[in-house]
Amino acid sequence: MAIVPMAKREKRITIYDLAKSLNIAPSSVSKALNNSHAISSKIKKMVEDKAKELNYVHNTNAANLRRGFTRIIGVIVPKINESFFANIIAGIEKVCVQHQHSLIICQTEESLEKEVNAVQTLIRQNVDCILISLSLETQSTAHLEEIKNNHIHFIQFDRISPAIDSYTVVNDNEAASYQAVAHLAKQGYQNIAYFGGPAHLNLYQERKQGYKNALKDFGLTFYEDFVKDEIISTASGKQEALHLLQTNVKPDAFLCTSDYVSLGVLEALQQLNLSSPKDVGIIGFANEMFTQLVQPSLSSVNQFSYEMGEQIAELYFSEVMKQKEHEEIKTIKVKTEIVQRASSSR
Amino acid sequence: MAIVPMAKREKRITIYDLAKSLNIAPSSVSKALNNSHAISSKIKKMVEDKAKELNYVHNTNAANLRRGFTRIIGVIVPKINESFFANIIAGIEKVCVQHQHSLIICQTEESLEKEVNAVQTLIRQNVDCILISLSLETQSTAHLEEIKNNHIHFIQFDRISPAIDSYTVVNDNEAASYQAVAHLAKQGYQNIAYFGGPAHLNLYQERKQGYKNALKDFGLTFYEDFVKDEIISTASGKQEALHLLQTNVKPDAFLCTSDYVSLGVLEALQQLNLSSPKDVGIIGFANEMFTQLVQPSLSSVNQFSYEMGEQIAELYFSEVMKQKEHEEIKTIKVKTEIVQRASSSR
DNA sequence: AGGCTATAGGAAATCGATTTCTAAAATATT
DNA sequence: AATATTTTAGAAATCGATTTCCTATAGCCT
Repeated sequence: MAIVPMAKREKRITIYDLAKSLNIAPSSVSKALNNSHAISSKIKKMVEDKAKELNYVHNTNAANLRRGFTRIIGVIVPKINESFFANIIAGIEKVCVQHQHSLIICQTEESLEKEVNAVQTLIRQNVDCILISLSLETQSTAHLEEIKNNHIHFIQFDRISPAIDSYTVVNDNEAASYQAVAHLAKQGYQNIAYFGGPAHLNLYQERKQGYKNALKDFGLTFYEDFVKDEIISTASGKQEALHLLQTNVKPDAFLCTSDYVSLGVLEALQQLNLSSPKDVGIIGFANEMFTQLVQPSLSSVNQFSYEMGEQIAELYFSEVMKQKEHEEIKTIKVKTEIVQRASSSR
Repeated sequence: MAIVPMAKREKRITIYDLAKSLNIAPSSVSKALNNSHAISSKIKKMVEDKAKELNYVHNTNAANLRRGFTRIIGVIVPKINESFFANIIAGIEKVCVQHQHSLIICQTEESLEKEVNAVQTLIRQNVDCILISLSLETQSTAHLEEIKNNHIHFIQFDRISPAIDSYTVVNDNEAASYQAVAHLAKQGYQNIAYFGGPAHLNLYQERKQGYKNALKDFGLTFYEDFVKDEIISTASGKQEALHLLQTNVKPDAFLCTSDYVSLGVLEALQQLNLSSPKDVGIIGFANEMFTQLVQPSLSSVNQFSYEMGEQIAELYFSEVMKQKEHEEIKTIKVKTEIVQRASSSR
């Protein structure tokens, strides 16, 4: 799409205008507005009054150029309107406002190409830091290296690539998954299936590992056929559940790495006239709003997404921004919590 | 909170570096990179190759300062993580990317103070346009006037103030509300209550008006007591429904201006051992995901939020940006649709 | 009083692009 | 072949702040 040129806006009052009308130097105006100790309070007052009078507005662009940083943070997520990410963004925003920073948001719609473009845009915008959760497609990391090459801080969260060294904020996915299976086991389920996402993502590897570990620890059989790696939608969850529930050795419980998948499993049960929790246990991930509203209500792993957003931003302000030399690069694990509801309680 | 100073980033390659290493003028480099017709394709190629070789990155900040506009659009919403707004933002983002624009997002958390600050920040950031949906608290519009004073375009959407002249994008709330009541009436409900939001917001005035008009047109009685203006949460919906359903003249249906309120009404019914749709009809607004998942499923007015986002952005690019002189200021009405589900079907 | 330090304010360079104006070179015209 | 025209490239100003360096004055000390 062509970029339409824009007309220049009408001129605003600048520090030069203030300087002239007060008969002082522009540099003094700048210092006064920045509350520099090298300016008397008399002049500060003069400048502030005049600034108000003439409706002066600070031009962040000019300041950014001169200073070399922007107090803008770029966020890249797969989908802005998935509640998990929307909550994270909301949490990030809250903390950023406290620190007088602004937020540029990009969504990749799970496309690597859009992710690469988003990174490019943010680098060009001179953001101070990029917070990113990778798209499902992303397997290469050249664009992430670019962030480093341009000396921009960055933090990966949730869907991260271990191939690149960076601060990260994630749930303890392995533990969460382990606990979910443990919970199912304690409720007496024996044949537990795992419906996960693409195995090239760390996130899903860990959840699968937690699942496997728990099976072993609780003496449950591991069926290769019960493990599926590309189930990330309601539709695919339903389809795969329908399939598995009509084989000889059937699962009696499902660990789904998304509540939407849980929903699909539930639909499958209804279609097969099975009931949850009696015949089949279900537990999902994310603790979406709807999990407590469906019949039966769906158990889920609460990932504390809003808090995760806050922690991501706080990590930036408390550590990353300060560029501590030789500081070791941190991984923050955000707590999770099994929310036990009807679908896994028998 | 104190603003911590930041270290300046390491220097990047600039057009001056490219110019020097090619033995041409910086201005020529700029023109080459901007594909100006005043530069030969030979030099363009040279410059592009060298730019790639040296990993040149365009500094948007410098360009913005010089050009006087930024290709950045500011969005202000009450809550980023309410699905209605999250969808709108996602729609806006999609269209903005097509037009090579970036998005700065601010949330007000329904606070006027935060809204005013957000506007200030965006003006200082030199955004080309501000897209805003007002907080519940907002009754004054001085900050919106500021946007105009600084010659920044702006578009109000959903929650707008008619007190200030601007482009607007809204649902046809009156019609939507009218149709919802009409639908309830056709299903045989006679005593329809209205649960709306603060009456100082246009949005809710219109929905109330549509409700009243429909009552009249369908020959239904208007009960002053059935009209409530401060019901915007599940809790308040439940509470008020409990109250009304235990009076002498009870409503047999509820028009709620939010699905969350519908949910509260549903809870009230369960508590009172009433059932929907048999005893009481319910219809809400926004067509939230969960409305199709609860039992009984909840009827709702689909507001096409994602499409609304797209239309807002498209309005900007097709009309507002071009600053057509004496163009009349437009209001776009986004279609709505009654989604009939169990809660209103008897 | 003389000299020294601290302080306040100003001059000028700077950030990195864009853009206007000018001039040289290439091409076209008669 | 001489002149007119068009192209192409460069010089320099500009956007609006910040920041460094410098100077003049006020305040301090013995």
